[in-house]
Amino acid sequence: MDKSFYNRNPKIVAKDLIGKVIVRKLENGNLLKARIIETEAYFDEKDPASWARYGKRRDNAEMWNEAGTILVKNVHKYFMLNFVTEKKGEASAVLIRAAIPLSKNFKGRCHGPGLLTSALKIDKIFNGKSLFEKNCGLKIVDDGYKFKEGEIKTSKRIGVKSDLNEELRFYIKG
DNA sequence: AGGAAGATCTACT
DNA sequence: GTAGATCTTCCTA
Repeated sequence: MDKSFYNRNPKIVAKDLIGKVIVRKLENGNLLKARIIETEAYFDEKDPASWARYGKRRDNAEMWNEAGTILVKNVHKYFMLNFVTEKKGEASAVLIRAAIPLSKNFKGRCHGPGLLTSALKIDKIFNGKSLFEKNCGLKIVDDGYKFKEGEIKTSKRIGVKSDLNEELRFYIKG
């Protein structure tokens, strides 16, 4: 998928990322693959649940970067994997919350944003890189798999104190 | 349900 | 330079 996929409203991107495959290439050449089954959309300063609400800081600055930028933010012990959406100068991103491991050699589950990055060996060094950089070790591909329309559910975002009056979480039932 | 985890920012000295 | 507040996931009751 090219930049135009990410250069849209994060709510649309979040929904369209469901079913896509994360491909993580390790330094030793091994591939770890996982199908995305849960995402959340985050907007700019006006979104009370978005990291952008603090204004630009060292750890969230990439939210204002161009579409397809990788944003890795750490929350205590864990890393959160996000993809920046919309054009440069507008803060928005999609948080990847869960995935189904597809590789046989996969160790660990991806049943939460912190666990997912741990299983895929994604850490802060990815922050600020672009999904379109060659050999960045991380990309998203569309393998043609489609969930049925009724399988994709929506809800309010998880772990959020003050949410917008909108359902910005997308996930696969069960 | 409650508790533990580390980086970052602010406000002080 | 340092002390304190803040932030959210994940694990174990």
